[in-house]
Amino acid sequence: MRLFAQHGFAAVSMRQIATEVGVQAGALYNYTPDKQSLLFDLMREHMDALLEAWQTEDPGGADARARLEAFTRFHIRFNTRRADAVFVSYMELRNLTEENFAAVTELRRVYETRLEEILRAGQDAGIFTLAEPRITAMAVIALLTGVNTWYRDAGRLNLDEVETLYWDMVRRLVEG
Amino acid sequence: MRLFAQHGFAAVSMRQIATEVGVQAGALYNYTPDKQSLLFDLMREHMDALLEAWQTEDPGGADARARLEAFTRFHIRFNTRRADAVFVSYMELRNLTEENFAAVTELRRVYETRLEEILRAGQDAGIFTLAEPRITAMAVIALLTGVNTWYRDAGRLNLDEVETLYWDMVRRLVEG
DNA sequence: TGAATAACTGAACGATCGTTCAGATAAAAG
DNA sequence: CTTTTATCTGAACGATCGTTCAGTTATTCA
Repeated sequence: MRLFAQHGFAAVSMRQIATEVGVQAGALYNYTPDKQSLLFDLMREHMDALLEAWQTEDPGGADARARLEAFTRFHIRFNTRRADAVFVSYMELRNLTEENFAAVTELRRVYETRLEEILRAGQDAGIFTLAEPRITAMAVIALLTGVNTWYRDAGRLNLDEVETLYWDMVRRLVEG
Repeated sequence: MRLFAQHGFAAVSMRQIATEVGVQAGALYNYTPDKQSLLFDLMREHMDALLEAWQTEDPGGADARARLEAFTRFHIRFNTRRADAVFVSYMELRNLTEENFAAVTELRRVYETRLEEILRAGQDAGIFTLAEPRITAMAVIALLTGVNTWYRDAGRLNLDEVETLYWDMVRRLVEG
């Protein structure tokens, strides 16, 4: 995943990957039928981990506002810790076969829907005001994922401070 | 640019590019010293066009709120019309040499600063409330660029409607 | 310990890569 | 029309690509 993130899928050879894990290139084929499947498996595992982690953290019973804050903090924390996987899972979609692409895209859609449902719940409860919940969900995810472009562990702000800043932005965005 | 966006820089051969423009691969070297420079030129031209287009559209004298709305609408319109260039200019940064990377990154920084200055002006005028103008600027750009992941010309909403939806989100985000 | 299985090596396959360049062809200049 | 310049072709270069596989080495199991 790190090599794919650093150089791009097509630019990384099976020999480079093999060197990285201390074997010859041929040995990799005991673990993957081909390079494409290797990419797909990495991406699917990342998306599965994302959905499962959120399932665990989602305070389902709570009010929409608390759930949205939980989502905001979760998304930032999860994605900054897995920057390589996030980058690859977005950028290398084009290198997947049609059906593999569809599978990963579907998982992404499910994740967006998790957020959308929180937004709709908040709207029904009268605490959020949203013209287009689906679009707002995608906008919020884009906003939050953007942290990855600048956040560094050694930076001025720690992760908790960043989460708080972004939660403030998300809150304004949905409360109007 | 289209080929790089569709398949990735490393996955596109000089022969493919040559075929696309109706010559043999060797002829390309009358126009670029190598493949890397070709990528860099495409990216720099895109960033130059972005900065120049905003310079033209920025209603500099107006109040911060009007300028921010103009920025929001401009960014969405410009970037959706150049989706390939936007994608490549973000994703293929890793395939640039160190100095070419620095050059493109600097142009991106300048663009972010254009927005940051609007935000600071609004804060000084007492119409925006922002804890971290720089981070807000990057967050807004990420939010707006996210339109590219889902917007299609043939979709339910036309570009003007999308702009209006996003301007509403941006406005809430900065006005608190 | 010995047999069975799993894992890995090292070489090889045809294909394709970016790039170069001598020679052919087209366009511009005088 | 002739010369000069710009542009392009087509072949070639060494390098590297993903993948296969017979043979070797390591591990597991009885």
